[in-house]
Amino acid sequence: MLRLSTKGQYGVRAMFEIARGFPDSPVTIKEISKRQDVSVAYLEQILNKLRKADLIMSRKGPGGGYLLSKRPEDISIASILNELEGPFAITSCLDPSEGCVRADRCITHLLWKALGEQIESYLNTITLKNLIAGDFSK
Amino acid sequence: MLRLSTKGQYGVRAMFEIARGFPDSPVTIKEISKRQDVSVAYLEQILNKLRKADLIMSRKGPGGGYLLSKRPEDISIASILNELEGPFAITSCLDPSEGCVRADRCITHLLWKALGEQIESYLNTITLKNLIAGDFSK
DNA sequence: ATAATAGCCTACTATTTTTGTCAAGTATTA
DNA sequence: TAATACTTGACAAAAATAGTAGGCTATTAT
Repeated sequence: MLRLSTKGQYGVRAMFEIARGFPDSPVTIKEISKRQDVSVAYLEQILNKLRKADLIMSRKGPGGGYLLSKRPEDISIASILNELEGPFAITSCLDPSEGCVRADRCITHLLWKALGEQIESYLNTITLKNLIAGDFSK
Repeated sequence: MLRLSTKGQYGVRAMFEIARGFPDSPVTIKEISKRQDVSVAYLEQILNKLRKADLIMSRKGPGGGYLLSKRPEDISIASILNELEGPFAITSCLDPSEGCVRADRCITHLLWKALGEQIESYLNTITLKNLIAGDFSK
């Protein structure tokens, strides 16, 4: 159905919350949970992936929380979704980890490839900063 | 994961086969099944939807099969997928049949809307004729 | 030190969606 | 009238999604 998973959606919304604390006020999961209405346990999974991808850093203990690893203008929506949704492969045969046996014979192969690239390049141009500013006309 | 379902994929490939018979040589499900390696029973479901959407016509009995309802250059990939995958709503809250209660508060709402429109407009520019010609550079 | 805070990690499960199959039709033509 | 071909609706296995639960580790303030 060409749908984004909730993980991808929540992930972007969580990053928006973390960006509020940029550059040096850690934002707790609890706070994100409250503001974005997503359970703490589920957010843990999501933020863990984003941390491993080095999009955010964490600080433990009292006063701790999450911080952006880079400036909001250097974090694209594509980079967030790439961690949470996997590569922009519109069909499974385009997933690098799977491979396609009939690419040469398949009339649609290049079409889906082009579509995936279209989507990725669009989301690459949009950063957290753009998102905050509501600036994504093109 | 932002994946196209097999229905959408098979549907486009089936339309490609039916286009081979344009303008007046009906193509049977059996033939499509053989050439595209998809079961007859599954194709029945798919072609049924496309017929109801008036993208193809059917002729029963011996010598029958499916025919395009319009010229290949007048059938876009978007129109095919729209029937098989539903509207280009990247999130469920953007699905016209569901609706969104937090659109105003939601920072990401417009982003997903813009992305959906981006995808749809791209696939609207690509027709069956383009697909056959392998012509979808932009 | 130690208690409280806050993130870390793994396993598990219910639900939904996807991906089909199957069976019993109806319509058309040679 | 027999063979061909599409039509329709119900059903089911498998995969993906959307979470929950519970115990663990690290840090800070007192």
